[in-house]
Amino acid sequence: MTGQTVGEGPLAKNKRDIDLKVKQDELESTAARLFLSLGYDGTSMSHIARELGVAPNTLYWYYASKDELLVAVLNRQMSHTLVRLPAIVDKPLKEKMAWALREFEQSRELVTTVHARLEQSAVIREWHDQFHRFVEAAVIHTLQADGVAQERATMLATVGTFLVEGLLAHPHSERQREAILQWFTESALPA
Amino acid sequence: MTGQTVGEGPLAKNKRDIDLKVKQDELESTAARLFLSLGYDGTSMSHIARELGVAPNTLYWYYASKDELLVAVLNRQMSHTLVRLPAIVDKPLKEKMAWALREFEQSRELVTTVHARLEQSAVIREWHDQFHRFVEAAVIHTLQADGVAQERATMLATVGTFLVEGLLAHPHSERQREAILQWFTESALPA
DNA sequence: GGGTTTCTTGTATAGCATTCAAGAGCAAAG
DNA sequence: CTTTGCTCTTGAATGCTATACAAGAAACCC
Repeated sequence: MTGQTVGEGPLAKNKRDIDLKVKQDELESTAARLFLSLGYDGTSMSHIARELGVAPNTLYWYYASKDELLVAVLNRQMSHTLVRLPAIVDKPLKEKMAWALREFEQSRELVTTVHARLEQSAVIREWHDQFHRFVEAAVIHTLQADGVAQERATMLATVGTFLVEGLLAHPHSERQREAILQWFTESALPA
Repeated sequence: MTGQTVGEGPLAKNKRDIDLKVKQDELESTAARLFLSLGYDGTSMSHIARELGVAPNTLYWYYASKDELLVAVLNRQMSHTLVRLPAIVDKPLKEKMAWALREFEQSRELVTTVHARLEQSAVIREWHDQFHRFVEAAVIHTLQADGVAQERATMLATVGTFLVEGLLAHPHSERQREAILQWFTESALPA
């Protein structure tokens, strides 16, 4: 009942918890691989389960729904990206955007899926909103550091986000991408 | 066999054709209404059929698949929009973009759906690509008329499209929209 | 009338996300 | 050692989906 500090006590419970994390990780990495290659709709829960060698409904012990599994996968991808974030924090805006594009390009499939499921799934909507708040805050911070006034920075952060999303959703050449990022950053930042 | 000009001849065949068009129109308007209110995934073929008082598989005589029905609905919305297009052709860029936003806002659901189904449906992909070519050509034309060089106009057309799509996909205030359009048009157009 | 074309339907299939109740395996408690 | 309880897995079922196929009805042509 009462929370008590576990000293040298029973490790058994711990071992169980570790197993849970391990299984979850295996599950999410399999789901991620299939979601990214076959798409969310193209990947059935049964397919994931088959790949793992378990019964389809076993997945529902770990995640309440397919959407919650997707959220877990999204967080997984995000945490992998966050590891590489420090490497570019002091690069200029344009390079930051190019980096974000390369990062999310691998999850291109999922970006569209999230947007498509916004209306139908509350849990996805929640994740999406939180994600956007995080990204926009980061971009605003960067812009302000470059001397952009707060109100203007807020607007430009939204624009930058839309551009990244557009580039992710639509195929384009390296030249197009370069031209867009170049134009945006030089139009956005003070001379 | 040989194509022959129908004079005063048999109207029967004509009558059939008219009936077909009428039924198609009724079908597509019902589908449009449901798609827009419940979403594409949220609207089953059975639901549409029930609304029309026919058997579910009847729809498959008119359209080969649900995606092809969606394409028909998209063309329907487009043609309704095209009717109102002449009214704004000589307005400035900013007003054109605001108009496009208002037009597509009613089909917001469908914009996301089209993007989500790009990978899975060839017929949707085809429609989408054609639509984008059309829109971008129109925007490029406008920009060039405002004195923007061709290469730059091409890039800006893509940016403008991404901004419109972003504004459609994400909820925002009237002030935000105004600020983004204002900034974009004044950054894009030569002083 | 017969034959052909256009449209509608009953019936069926394979797949989907998800639920539920029953179990297996193991840890701790008596 | 046995009983209790927790964690995890499963078989089986439900109601839904898009769609296929073949049989029928109705309108047309000759």
